[in-house]
Amino acid sequence: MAKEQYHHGDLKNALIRAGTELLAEEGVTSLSLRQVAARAGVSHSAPYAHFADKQALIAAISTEGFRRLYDYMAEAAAEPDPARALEKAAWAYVQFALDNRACFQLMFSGILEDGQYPEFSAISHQSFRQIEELTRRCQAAGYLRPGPVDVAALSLWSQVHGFVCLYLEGQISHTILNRAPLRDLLRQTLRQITISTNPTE
Amino acid sequence: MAKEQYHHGDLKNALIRAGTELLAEEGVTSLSLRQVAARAGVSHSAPYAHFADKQALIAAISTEGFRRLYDYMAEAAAEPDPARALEKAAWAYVQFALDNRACFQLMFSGILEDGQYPEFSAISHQSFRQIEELTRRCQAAGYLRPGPVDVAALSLWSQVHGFVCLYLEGQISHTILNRAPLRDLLRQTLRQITISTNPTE
DNA sequence: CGAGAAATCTTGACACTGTCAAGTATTCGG
DNA sequence: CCGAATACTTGACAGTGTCAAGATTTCTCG
Repeated sequence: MAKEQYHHGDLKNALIRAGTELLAEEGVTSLSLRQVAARAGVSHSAPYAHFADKQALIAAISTEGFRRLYDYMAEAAAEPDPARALEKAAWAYVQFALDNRACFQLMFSGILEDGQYPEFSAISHQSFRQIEELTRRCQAAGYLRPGPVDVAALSLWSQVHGFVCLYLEGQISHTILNRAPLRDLLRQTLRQITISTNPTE
Repeated sequence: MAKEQYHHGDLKNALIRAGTELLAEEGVTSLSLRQVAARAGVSHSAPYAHFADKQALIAAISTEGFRRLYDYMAEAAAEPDPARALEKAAWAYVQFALDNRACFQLMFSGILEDGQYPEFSAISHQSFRQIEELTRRCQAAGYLRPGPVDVAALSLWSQVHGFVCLYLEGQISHTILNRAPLRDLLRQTLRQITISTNPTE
């Protein structure tokens, strides 16, 4: 049996998908359980067979979002050159946030409790290990300062995460944004933290 | 006339205050217009005499939050030594976020439209100029790399903002958090971006 | 195979929410 | 002092999350 085969078939995942769509279309404030249920073609309290409450659905949507974010970055980090991989991965992070604005906001909106959703914690830790691995490579190549890899990775992540948060918030002044495309701005921002080995381009 | 003197006296500010309190006590999801009104001692639609809708109240609360954040940082930036001032200001930013978790989340939750709330934009720009000024001082003292001050300031802000966002989100692993107090971790994170002039302590 | 158990889904209800329309009380301008 | 503007109340409406009770389908296992 691939999945269940009850009335609907695979309602749980259908709800996650419907929720993700609705999130992208309507924004984070308009995400209601009842609309999600309606879009999946079931009655308004059918979701309670699969999710304890609305938060549990949100956790599932966020978890799925983290998985997609992981894939974005994994593809970027496949680049052999560490310096380029770092820059690509950072840009992938930003791109994910732009392509999935509402979902990204939800993932980092601080709604989820600590260890309440194991799958969420798992993919979240996995993502951090991904950043650490990239950091290790960059340190080895002399592209990042030496030091504890977890702190360096956190520093890097903070930088990129803060950057995209501020951008989504509209907090980056137009003066700056009009001067260069966002990717260049990200590059310049990263350059504050990296060691210029070969200042190409 | 200091303020209005109608039935209530100064309902507008009372609502902002009540909202801020409720936010701190109940969290960002439980903030309802009706509860705010009740706490201020008026009926459930009295707020509509002063705010167009719930978002307008949220904008006012966020604006007030930004003002408090500005004060936090202004006090820290009064420190004469640029390096110390930077470190103090960064810590002040983190402290504000910890002391006003829900308010901080609200301020940066991406709910507010672009130029829809002029006062919010004003204090927001003022805050950025504050960071720029600090950045200028640090660049002059050789504590930050030279370059366009707005980009350097953005980089700095991104770093600290991302750091505290990830912390509030519970995204910083316990392995790291258990090793040292948060302030030290912030310092180490900042050290990735600064130039160690005198590696005291 | 088939009956009881479990899972899935529907219907209906409840309290709560944001918002608006209509009405009432208070204060202000001339 | 009176009309008008402002501040506030009451009542209503649609929409929300959640739960209880019932109906329907699938699973379990004797």
